[in-house]
Amino acid sequence: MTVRVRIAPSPTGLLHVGNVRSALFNWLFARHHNGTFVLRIDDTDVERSEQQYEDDIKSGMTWLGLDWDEGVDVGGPHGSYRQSDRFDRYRDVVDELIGAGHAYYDDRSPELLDELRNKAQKEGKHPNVYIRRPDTEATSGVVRFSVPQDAPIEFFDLVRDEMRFEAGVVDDFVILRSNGTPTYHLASTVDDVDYEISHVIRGEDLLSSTPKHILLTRAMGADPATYAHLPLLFGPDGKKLSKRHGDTSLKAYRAGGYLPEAMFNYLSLLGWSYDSETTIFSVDQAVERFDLEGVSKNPAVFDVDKLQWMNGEYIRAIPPDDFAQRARPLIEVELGHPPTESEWSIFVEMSPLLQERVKLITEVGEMSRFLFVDDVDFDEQSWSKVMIGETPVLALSVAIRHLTELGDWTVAAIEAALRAVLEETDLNPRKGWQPLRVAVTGSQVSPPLFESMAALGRPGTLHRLSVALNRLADEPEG
RNA sequence: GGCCCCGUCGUCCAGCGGCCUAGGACGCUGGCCUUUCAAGCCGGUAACGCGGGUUCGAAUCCCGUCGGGGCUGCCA
Repeated sequence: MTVRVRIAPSPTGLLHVGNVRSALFNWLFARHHNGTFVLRIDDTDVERSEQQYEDDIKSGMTWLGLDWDEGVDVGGPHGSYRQSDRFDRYRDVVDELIGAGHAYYDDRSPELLDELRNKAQKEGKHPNVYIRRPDTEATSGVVRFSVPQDAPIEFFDLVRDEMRFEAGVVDDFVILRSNGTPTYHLASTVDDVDYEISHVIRGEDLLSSTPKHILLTRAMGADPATYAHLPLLFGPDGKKLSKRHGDTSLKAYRAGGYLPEAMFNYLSLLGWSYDSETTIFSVDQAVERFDLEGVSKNPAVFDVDKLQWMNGEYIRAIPPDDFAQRARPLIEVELGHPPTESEWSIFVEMSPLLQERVKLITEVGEMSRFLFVDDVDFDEQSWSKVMIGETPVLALSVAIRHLTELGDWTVAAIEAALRAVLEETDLNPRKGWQPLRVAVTGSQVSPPLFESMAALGRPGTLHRLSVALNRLADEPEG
């Protein structure tokens, strides 16, 4: 079996995770069967198509690792993979269809068509039963495909098995707009035929359009592809995933600190499973096992919590050096300039501790902020919760003394000194150390204290401890 | 309204007639570990929409019903 599949997003908006999931399944199917994965740009809607969105599509696909064998930029044996370059070809097909009696011009007014639809609806019939070839021949307007009314349309869907649409339920749909541009149905079908697409794998929202595509294909004298309709992605409210559910563009997740590996893994689990036990698996493993037989029929809710958990898993699995490198841009943003050698070595020292704690790579910036400022901004909630009573002053001053006298400034030495503070003050770790944590990192939630102090260095640490002590002294009440 | 699809824990997925007193994961939750937070480890919570069949036996097959969704455009 020669597998040729495609994804044909339209550049009318940012690449949507729903489309990405379809792209992913197509890609997995192609790779599993050693087939060809095609990226086509469906820009038949000239009004709304924009170059920036095409760029977003390509960079998103590349980021996720969905490389295409044929298509825009990489080319291929079928000429242009941008539909706006192929309007002449679509025109030719339209002319042939008209010539063969499969299509006709229709210049009826929108009002009249509305009337016909309403009439059908009132009679409880298919909404478009009356939208058929009129008796009087037109020579301008839109071109409609003339749907044969005598036979049901049947096809086998790889996900949904036998599909059957009764005769008469498909309207004479528009294939060429009055401005001469092709509609989606036409362009997509012509391309699938011309590019010899073997399997059309797409969202279930196109399931009821499939009869149109099959009819068109046959009218062109070609054999229809094998179809597979994927379950839709829902938002938490059980409706088709859309902007009102928050971020739906791949770009937003990319910018939000998600790793492509995690996104890939998570998306592949929406409607498919590796086996009954495994949740985390590699791209290669997915390719090896993927098959459309195993695709679920039910819609899937896009669960950001699970994605985030998975992202954390992937972050922790990165080799420590790689993690630091991947976090480097965030540090640069945090600093406002490329890190100096000493700033970088401070970060690299702390990096493994941060790696364990973040779920999103973007959290690294905020979490390491305290390492790079002269004076920390105290998180007021932490301050007011921890710096109460007499003990913080005691803990801070005793700690300052012990740390000042300390010989080596190492994690182990710092720990010993701080344990001595507890001994001397008779405070428990919570009482004795949390004030130090707030003083040094600005927050009661932070990376481990000894390591933070070690990375910060003695002068920085002592400075912060005294700043906090001074602030306590200035406060009328503890 | 019409056509089409779908219906297992809150969510994603396993289950394709007996292995199911329904399994894994996220979430939620109890505990352990512990310098906070994470991470990790151990435990718990929670589902076959409903009603009929078929069968010795149904989450698995059939019918109905209810529920959800998609489409119904000169958008894709």
